[in-house]
Amino acid sequence: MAKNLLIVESPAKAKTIEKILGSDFEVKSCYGHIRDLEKDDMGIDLKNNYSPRYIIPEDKEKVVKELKSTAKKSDEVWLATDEDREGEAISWHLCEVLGLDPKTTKRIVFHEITKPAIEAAVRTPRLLDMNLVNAQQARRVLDRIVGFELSPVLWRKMSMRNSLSAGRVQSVAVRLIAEREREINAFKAESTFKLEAWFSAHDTAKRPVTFKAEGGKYKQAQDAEAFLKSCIGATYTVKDIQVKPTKKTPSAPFTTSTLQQEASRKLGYSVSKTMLLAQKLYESGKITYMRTDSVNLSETAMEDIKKAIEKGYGNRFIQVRKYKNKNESAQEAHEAIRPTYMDETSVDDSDTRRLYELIWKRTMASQMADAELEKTIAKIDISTNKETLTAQGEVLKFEGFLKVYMEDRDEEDITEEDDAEGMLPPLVVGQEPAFKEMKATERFSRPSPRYTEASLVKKLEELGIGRPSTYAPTISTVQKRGYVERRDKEGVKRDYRVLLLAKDKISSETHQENTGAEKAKLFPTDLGLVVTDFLNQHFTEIMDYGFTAKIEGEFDEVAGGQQKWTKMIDEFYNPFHKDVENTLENAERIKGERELGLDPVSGKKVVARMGRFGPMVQIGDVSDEEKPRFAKLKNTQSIETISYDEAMDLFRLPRNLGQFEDTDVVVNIGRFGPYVAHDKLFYSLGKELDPYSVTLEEMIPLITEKRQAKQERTIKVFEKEKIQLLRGPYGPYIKIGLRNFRLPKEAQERAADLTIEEVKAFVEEAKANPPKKAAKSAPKKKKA
DNA sequence: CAGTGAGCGAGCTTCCGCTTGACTT
Repeated sequence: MAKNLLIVESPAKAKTIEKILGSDFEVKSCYGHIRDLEKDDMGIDLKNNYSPRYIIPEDKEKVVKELKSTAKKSDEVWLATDEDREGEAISWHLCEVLGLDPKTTKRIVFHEITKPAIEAAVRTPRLLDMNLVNAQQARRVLDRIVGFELSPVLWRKMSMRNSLSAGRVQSVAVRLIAEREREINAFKAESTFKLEAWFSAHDTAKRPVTFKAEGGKYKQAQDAEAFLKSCIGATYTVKDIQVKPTKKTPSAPFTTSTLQQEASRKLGYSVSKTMLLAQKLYESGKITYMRTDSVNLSETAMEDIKKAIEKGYGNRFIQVRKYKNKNESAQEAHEAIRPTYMDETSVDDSDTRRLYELIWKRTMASQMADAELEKTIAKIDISTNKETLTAQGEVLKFEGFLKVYMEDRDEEDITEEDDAEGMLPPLVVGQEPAFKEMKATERFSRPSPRYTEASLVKKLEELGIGRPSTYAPTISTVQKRGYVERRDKEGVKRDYRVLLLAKDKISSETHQENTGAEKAKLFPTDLGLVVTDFLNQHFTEIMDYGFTAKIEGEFDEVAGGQQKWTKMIDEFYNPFHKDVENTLENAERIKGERELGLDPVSGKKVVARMGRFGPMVQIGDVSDEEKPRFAKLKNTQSIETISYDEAMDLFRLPRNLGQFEDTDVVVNIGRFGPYVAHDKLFYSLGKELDPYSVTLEEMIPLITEKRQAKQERTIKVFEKEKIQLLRGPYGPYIKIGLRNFRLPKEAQERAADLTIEEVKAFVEEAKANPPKKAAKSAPKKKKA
């Protein structure tokens, strides 16, 4: 047994550090936080200075037990959790749980897992910083209060059956998406006519080439046409040529958020997929820690990268760079994300290869020379008027970092000018290039694009909201709660005009383009919109984009010892809690109601609103004598944008198509999409069939086909006991009502011959040994 | 699997941030 026990947060780190420190140290991991606030009564004693009640969560009991026994056998325990607020708190919890004295226990920190860094840390231990620990307690307590007081307000004021939630981070994330959606809905596209002319000249090899020059923009078609007219019969002369050297600089190495963004743009990965793959690479020792906000590279890594660049591309491509974090909220407990060894240019595993190579290239590029370009701008005079045309070209003089890597841009950061850069033939002043044609093309302005998962992470990071370890979970939470959906949107066709001047004649054409199409974007649901409105109205401070930044400033004061954490929380809690009570008492239930018009048949009001089961349209009122009519909104529709006609269309279901085999065939949309009901059985309508227009003739083959498929799935039915033996994707299984039970392997082969007694025994057996997952989520006992 | 839609009120839900497994109805 080693005489020293050193505790870190991550087990992969523990392994590496143990190798570095040798036999004097046993290095163990505590797997992150080992204690958390109890859930009953918020786990906070509000009347007693916000005193927190901590417990060891069930899934941490094993780790804690092991740490306790190892600590007991060791002479000395060293705390080496991450150097940030959370890490300091973890160390303090370790003291509390392992019975260590915070006034004497050695606390060490390092920002990189390298031999010199760790050895230096061990030489200079310090003590626990209780101010920093208290800043973390303030953060934890505030988040618990906000989450556990706000969520129940939603339960009371919303008539939805699912478990709603609100919190400092998630509610603001939803707000961003809701506001972007409304911005897009309110957007009015404006069109301008953009002028472009094409000329021919000769390149250096005397081959004819075509190049493009741009002119001005015109708001009105007639102005553009007038300009084209004025150019009839003109000659064009190169008046001025400017050649400017420019350069491009590489981006900093990856942090969690920039990795998520680039993997989304270049590889199309969701943030959770990126994190899953990165975790695999980290655990197999291929990359450094993947949850980081630091762009820093260790000295040893810089040396390694330099060598790799020299070997691969030569000295000229090296440019050593130190990157600084732009983000004030960064806590920089780790390095940037980089390969552990640069001479491994790829990995064997096909799952993780593309992500690894992305990280490798970005890391290389970050220490490489600027790319050098030459930009040429030629001005071309028109003999018949005073306007000039501009031709631009760009030539790469020295590749530099572009040899390995170029960062992609988000849709919203791309400007029109960016795609204008191509090659220009050599031109001289006074030259008269041959005119081919000139076009004025109608172009429409575009609204901001909807967020992708990754661009939302970028925005949250800019606002200082959330941490590298929570970006992916936050995005899945807002989707799980039904506030946000990730989906595609089909574009709509739009006409645009093109005016053409060629061979001294002007002609006009109309073309079509697709606009507004989006892929894998985040859309707010009606639920997300109404909840956001409600929170905005009653809890303005929490929903403010600057709220996190503001309280971070106060946490910093606590960490600096200028303020007591309980006082800070008290100042927050008193007004906040008043708002909660006031809202519970006075706020109306959340309905999100919107009036659409009157029903021509009954003359009653048609409204769109939130119901118990989601967004719907309603004709009439519950207080009317006659019951109101209801219809569910389609997935793509929204309370805010649905038109009167679209709403009335929804009442065309259910449709009775007529009879087949003497029973009605009825089409409707249910919980699982469009279906047809016939003879007490239900069949899903495929995507290609529209419930509003299908005919009886189209339905009959579907019914007979599905009926047969259902029969083939059935192995045996015990009519009396209402037990079925069915063939599923995982093999035969037992079905009783809505519940499924597994069949033991040996019984699966002879499923058709099983007796009712045998089946009943298997059901009992399955009930007695439920799958482990079910056992884990079993209801916990509650105190009386 | 394929209904429902108000309000009452059992007894449930819920936060953010640290970390990995165990898990395949």
